Amino acid sequence: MVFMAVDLESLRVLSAVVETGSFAKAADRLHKTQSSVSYQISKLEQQLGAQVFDRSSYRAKLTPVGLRILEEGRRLLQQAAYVARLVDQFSEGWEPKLELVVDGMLPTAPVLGVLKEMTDLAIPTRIQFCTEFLGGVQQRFEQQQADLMLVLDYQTDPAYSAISLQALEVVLVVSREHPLAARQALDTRELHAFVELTVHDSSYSSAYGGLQTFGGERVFYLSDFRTKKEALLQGLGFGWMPLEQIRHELLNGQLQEVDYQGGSRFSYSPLLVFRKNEPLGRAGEMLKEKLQQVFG
Amino acid sequence: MVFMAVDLESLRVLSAVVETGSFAKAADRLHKTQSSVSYQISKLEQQLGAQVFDRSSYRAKLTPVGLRILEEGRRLLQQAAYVARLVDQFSEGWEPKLELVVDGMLPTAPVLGVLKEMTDLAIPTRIQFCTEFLGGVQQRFEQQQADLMLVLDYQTDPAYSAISLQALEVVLVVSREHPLAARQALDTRELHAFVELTVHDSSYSSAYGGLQTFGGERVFYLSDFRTKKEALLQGLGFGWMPLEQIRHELLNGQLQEVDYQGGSRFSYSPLLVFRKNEPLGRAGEMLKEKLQQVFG
DNA sequence: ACCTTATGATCAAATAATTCGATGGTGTTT
DNA sequence: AAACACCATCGAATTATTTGATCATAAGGT
Repeated sequence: MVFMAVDLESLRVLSAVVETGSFAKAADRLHKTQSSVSYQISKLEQQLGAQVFDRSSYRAKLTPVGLRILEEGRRLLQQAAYVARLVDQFSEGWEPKLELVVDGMLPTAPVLGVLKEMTDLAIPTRIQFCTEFLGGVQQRFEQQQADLMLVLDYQTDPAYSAISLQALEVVLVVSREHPLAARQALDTRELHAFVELTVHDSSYSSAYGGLQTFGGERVFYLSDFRTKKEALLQGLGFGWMPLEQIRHELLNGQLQEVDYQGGSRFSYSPLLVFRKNEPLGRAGEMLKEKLQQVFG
Repeated sequence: MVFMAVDLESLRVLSAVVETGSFAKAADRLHKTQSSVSYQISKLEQQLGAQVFDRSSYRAKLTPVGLRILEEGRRLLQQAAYVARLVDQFSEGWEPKLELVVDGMLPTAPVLGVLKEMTDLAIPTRIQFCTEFLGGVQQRFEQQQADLMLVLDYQTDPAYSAISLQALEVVLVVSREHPLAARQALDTRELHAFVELTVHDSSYSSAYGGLQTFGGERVFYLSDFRTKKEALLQGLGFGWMPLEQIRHELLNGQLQEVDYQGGSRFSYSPLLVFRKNEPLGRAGEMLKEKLQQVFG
């Protein structure tokens, strides 16, 4: 009467008994003897602490509890079969996991679209995806041994290969209500007087070139570009934004390009980076292809 | 090296090893010896046909495949624990299944509301629900050994108990565009000239009293009251409808009550019927209570 | 370096779990 | 009534699992 864990073998036997309709036929199908089937069933009943078959009449008949156990048991067996099947698929080139790190500056919609395509294919690979910013991307890539990163810039490493994708334009903007909107031919020193908005880069080494903070007195760190855009719209300060994400606001005038002498636009070619030594599995290759297609 | 089914014990061991961090500690926790743990792990690896741990370095480290197997294995173990737990709950009075058959003439929203309340409670009982019409309700109740039926009328059986609920009104209606809309003090013979709309009753014995077909020349059978209502609105014919389902259309005049001499309204008390001899389980009692509350 | 401790593999022996084969009782079919 | 199918049960045979001991290797501390 003690609580014992069920085991799959007895559930397998139960299922066979119900399918074939009798203990003896089940034994036959499972290449066992009838007494062995009897044994497994009574073991199951002991483990569960409940009758599974009603033996009062001639043929053993499933009890209501038994019926329910059968249903749940079959679910369990299916899951177990899935686990076993997984390994075969891994040996056929599908990798157990695939991790992708993407710079949040890139438009996420196409990435998500690609990921949806992949998951719709019911690939055995567990795909994980996260976004970081600037140096944070590479940091995460290295720290958690991700397989691919889609990044604007990275510290080159001979162990990595990179594929260059279509350029992404970045613009220095402010709200039209902001004092800077009216100013012209600004230099860096002038910008220092205002609040700069930037997305928090979780990497320690902020030693990245390119669109950098201007190093003014007040720099506000936001968590992502969506928040940053809102802050910009509210006129909190100025900052760089991917053109794609503010095209609409530039057109309707809510946001304005800052007339900065150092250049208010930059182009970045996103890079699709992966490790040279550890070749990607089938899912990784597929993802790489699809990303190139979408961003290429 | 043959394909073998996984078994839960080795997955349990795998999980313990990962949780404790070493074979020996896992052995300790599981009250086994370290060599036994070794055995189970290597058995698992054989069953799967893949390495689960990487033994090349000092401490055994999960391989990527192993990690994935662990994740899936834990899901499996949880499911198994659930199956074991089910039986305990059944022995505490929860029944394995509960089936309810409802007459489609009754408003389904309150029934569904009650069912949602019950499923939200995460009751172990599997609840099934279906709707039929008139005699079909009882037929299904008997045929598939349902536990409860909510019906307008039934052939009394000493083995059943019934609780009477709040009355439901049924009205004989037509579209305002229909010729019958203008006629007054109609008798049965006059009605025979028009198309009668009725919901198909799947029971063979149509020997039910009350709102019956009028036995005219053309009787159209619809599959349910929603369809019937649409047919009525289109002016296809006349027919009985539960007041609740056409209250709105009567008010705005789209549908009109037929001035029938035999009476254009009937009241039915829905009955909540269950078997006397087989007492309901906890879920059944709960459902009965809730239905009484909602329909009482 | 040296000693100590922890990790995990492996082996033969012991133990436990499962299967087999045979037997028997009971209900069905013909 | 005879033949058959269903299932329980028992001891023996067979497998699976655990144990306890021993070994090689790596980590940690002095």
